Amino acid sequence: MARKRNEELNAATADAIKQAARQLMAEEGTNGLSVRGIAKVLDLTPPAIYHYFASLDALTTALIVDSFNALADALEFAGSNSTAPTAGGKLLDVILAYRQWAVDNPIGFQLIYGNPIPGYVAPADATVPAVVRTFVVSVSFLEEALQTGELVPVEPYNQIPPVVEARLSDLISQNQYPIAIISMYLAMILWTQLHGIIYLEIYNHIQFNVGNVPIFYETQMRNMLTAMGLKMTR
Amino acid sequence: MARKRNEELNAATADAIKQAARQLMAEEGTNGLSVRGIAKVLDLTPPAIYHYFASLDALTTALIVDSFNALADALEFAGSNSTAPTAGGKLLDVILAYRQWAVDNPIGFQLIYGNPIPGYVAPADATVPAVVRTFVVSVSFLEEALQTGELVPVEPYNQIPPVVEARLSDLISQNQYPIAIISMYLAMILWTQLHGIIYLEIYNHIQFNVGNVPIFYETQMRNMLTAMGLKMTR
DNA sequence: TGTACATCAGTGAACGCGCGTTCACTGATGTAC
DNA sequence: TGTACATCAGTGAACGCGCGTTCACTGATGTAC
Repeated sequence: MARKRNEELNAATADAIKQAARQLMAEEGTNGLSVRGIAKVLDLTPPAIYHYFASLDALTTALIVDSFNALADALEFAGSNSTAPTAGGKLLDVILAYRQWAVDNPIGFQLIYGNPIPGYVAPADATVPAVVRTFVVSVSFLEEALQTGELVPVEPYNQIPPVVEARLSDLISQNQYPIAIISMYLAMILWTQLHGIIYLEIYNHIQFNVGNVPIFYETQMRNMLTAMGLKMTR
Repeated sequence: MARKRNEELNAATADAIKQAARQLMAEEGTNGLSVRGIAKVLDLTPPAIYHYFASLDALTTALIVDSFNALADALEFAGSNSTAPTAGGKLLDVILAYRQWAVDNPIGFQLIYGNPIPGYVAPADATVPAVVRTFVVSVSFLEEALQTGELVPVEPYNQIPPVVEARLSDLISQNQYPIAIISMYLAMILWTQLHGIIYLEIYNHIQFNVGNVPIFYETQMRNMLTAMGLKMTR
């Protein structure tokens, strides 16, 4: 019981450390992270941090994993709480939630998708499946739309370049995803387009040029869905 | 004459410093840049660098400006040396050159479009026009295609959201660009889509998923041009 | 209830490091007469 | 052609700084009897 209590306090302190880390990064950028900086924020001595994380790298990894999970959670929440009547509408809500999460958590986004942190290499076996996981929500709505006939892929998006098709086919069979190659392909296209706008927004290059990013974003994503052959209800 | 000689030698050393800087960043990432690191590469003493650049920030700014110019040069070269018979074909060559430059110069790309360097803020008046400049090549080919009738914007890409249209209209009139709003709008869309794939490739998130990035990239850009209403010759 | 003991979160000092930048200087080169 | 001088690229020592990490420790808390 007392032991349990201790574990809870431990976890609370570990959380406080992570939160301080996020705060520091928010203020100073991804590279503003330091053991000593965290200690200062928490009014602790630097070595105290080592009771909770073996090293700065270990803390960084924890932060990255947290970000992946937070993003995936946000997408799943948006999907299951969408009030849209169709799979296509829910997909759009997920897509909008993607950008919203990135804008609300620019540091998290940079940890996942930004510059590699110098001297730090995220373990690929933690990273790759996590990237794939953020696909899954979108892909499954695409698949649903495909099966209900809401999505009927049209030219030129129903033509998959052979090399790409081979790769997607491998991914599907290796992971036994219960989906059509075309769903995977269209999800990949949406995924790249969405990242273009989000990256540019996070790094402040697009606001100046389009005036209103949320509207530009939603418009482009709607347009893309339409061009692919999804019947969108406006 | 001797003075001239000195200036040339001076410029040569400044170039050597920049090249060493690029090399360091290529090896260690954007944050691996340091005065002392450069000095070591060039077998110089750190203070010697200060004969050529007032500070590390000044050097960084020079590197960023160089990158902007190199990218713009590459795009202009691709446009004027394109063997494509139509404006649309030349535009595609420019778009392909964009990615090629980024892949060949990942550090340059990151300097322009990547994480802000901690503690460093690029002077906006150097940065914003430079971003605009990289638009110009693409925009002018779009404009040409529009005027020859090669490009006839179609639904949904001929509908510009009012807020965005207002912003683009402002940009055009403030800078007196001799182009139609729709050209600017379509260029913006291409620009965001292209960056999505390039960012993901530079940061190593897409190779795993699509198998062959160059083919995926060209396909998506062609598809987008087609969807916009450009008659592409395959 | 009261005392002896174990646990362990957090301390304080220290390590070796690389950093940007300054300063007074040296010594080769090229100029002026 | 030969000598005195100015220039200035590059040096070497030093500054104060923040970093990640180690180590032996302390002292409050909670446990066992």
